[in-house]
Amino acid sequence: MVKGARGSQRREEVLSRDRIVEVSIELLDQSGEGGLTFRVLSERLATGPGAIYWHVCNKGELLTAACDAMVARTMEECTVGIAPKITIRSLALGMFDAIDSHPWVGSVLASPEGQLPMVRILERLGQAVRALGVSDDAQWAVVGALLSYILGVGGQNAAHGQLARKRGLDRTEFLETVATMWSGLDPDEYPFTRSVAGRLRDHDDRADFLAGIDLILRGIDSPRGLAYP
Amino acid sequence: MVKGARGSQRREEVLSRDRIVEVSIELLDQSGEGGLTFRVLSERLATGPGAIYWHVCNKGELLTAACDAMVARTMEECTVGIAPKITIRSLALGMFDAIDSHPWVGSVLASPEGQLPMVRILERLGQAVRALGVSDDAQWAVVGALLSYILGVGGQNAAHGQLARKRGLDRTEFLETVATMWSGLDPDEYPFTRSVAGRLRDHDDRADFLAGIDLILRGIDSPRGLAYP
DNA sequence: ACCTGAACACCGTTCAAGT
DNA sequence: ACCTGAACACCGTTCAAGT
Repeated sequence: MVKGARGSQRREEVLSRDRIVEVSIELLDQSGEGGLTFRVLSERLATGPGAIYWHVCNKGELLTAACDAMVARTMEECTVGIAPKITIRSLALGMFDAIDSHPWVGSVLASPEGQLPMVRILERLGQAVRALGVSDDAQWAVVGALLSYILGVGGQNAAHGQLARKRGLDRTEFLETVATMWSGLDPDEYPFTRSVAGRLRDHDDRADFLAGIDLILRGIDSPRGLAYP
Repeated sequence: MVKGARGSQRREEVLSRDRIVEVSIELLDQSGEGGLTFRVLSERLATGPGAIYWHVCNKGELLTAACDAMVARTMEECTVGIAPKITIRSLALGMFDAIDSHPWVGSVLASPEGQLPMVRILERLGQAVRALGVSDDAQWAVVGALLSYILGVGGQNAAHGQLARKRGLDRTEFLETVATMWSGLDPDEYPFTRSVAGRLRDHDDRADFLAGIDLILRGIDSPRGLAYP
């Protein structure tokens, strides 16, 4: 009897919701959204599919919980600096990177299931914007703009990354491919896309993203509607 | 023999890729992303699943084609007005409404498969921004900001709509529900979210969206870095 | 060239039965 | 209370066979 040996056959830990979510995240990270399956999940947990349903209602709840855990972790890691602007930049970049390395987080956040984890981001962002001295009336608009910008650009960037990975290319190789494809489009129908193909080749997603955040932040500073009514 | 009668049993039209995409769009609109199935699709087309695979490689291609058709239609409908700004607003609002009434378009655009239909939007937006007289250097950044904003807010809005529908509520009822949930959050942990709960109740997604677009457009006008270096 | 439809490997979910 | 694992209804995809 080798019971107690570090075998993966017999579960030593008792099954718990947290443990299930933890392994779910591992699976999602390893093999994407298609990689999370009740069958391989229960295999890794050395149990049957039914056991998971004792702790979790359905797959949607599992995805939401995984996303929520990921977001909570990211929010924590983005230490609340002294200057609110630094906090905002850190939060934005933190989410950008989180979505980049865990693309499934982006999809869940964009889906109806993602509304709960979203509140975490809303809150942290909101506190920082408020600390910035933005008027009560403008806070909602500013936070909304930041949130949609972060999720929009983050998601788009992650989509690029996934496509690149699927074709076995790294970032620069992939941008190169897309750029040449754009250059090959019909000059009459796609003049603009052709003209920016070169710019695509040597741009930096992360830097562009931060530039956008700074643009929004700079917009907060300016005496709105005074200089340009 | 009732052959030729308007029965749905025997197909009269010959099967074609366009016809398949057309029916796919109907299914997606009727019952969401889960509603598109090779089984019900082949049923509606009065054929077998294998027949569809003659015209289409896989489900991903089907989704891309459906999304592309939808985007192309939207781009056409947003008539190119005389003033570029009017065109931009019309394009933005057109995509917002398209994603709102066809949420699956948003998901496909946000996924790796959506990169092809995306070029259509990029091009139209780009031509308008160029017509606005934006310098070559700034065009890429401006179009990128507009694109991510449109997709970000549009997707978020569609997610809200889907959640509302799933709970059998209309827009105002749903916002009411979310607002009261936000009000019930822990005052210590969620001060900001609680404080904006009221604002959520009586806000207008479409108006807020347009306001954001106008903000970006106004930003183009201002002599950048001159008044506020 | 185009279509048919049975078959395959898989999926989320359920549930009687065990401890 | 918590777990087991067979069973159910479904899914995307394939493919020999027909016309």
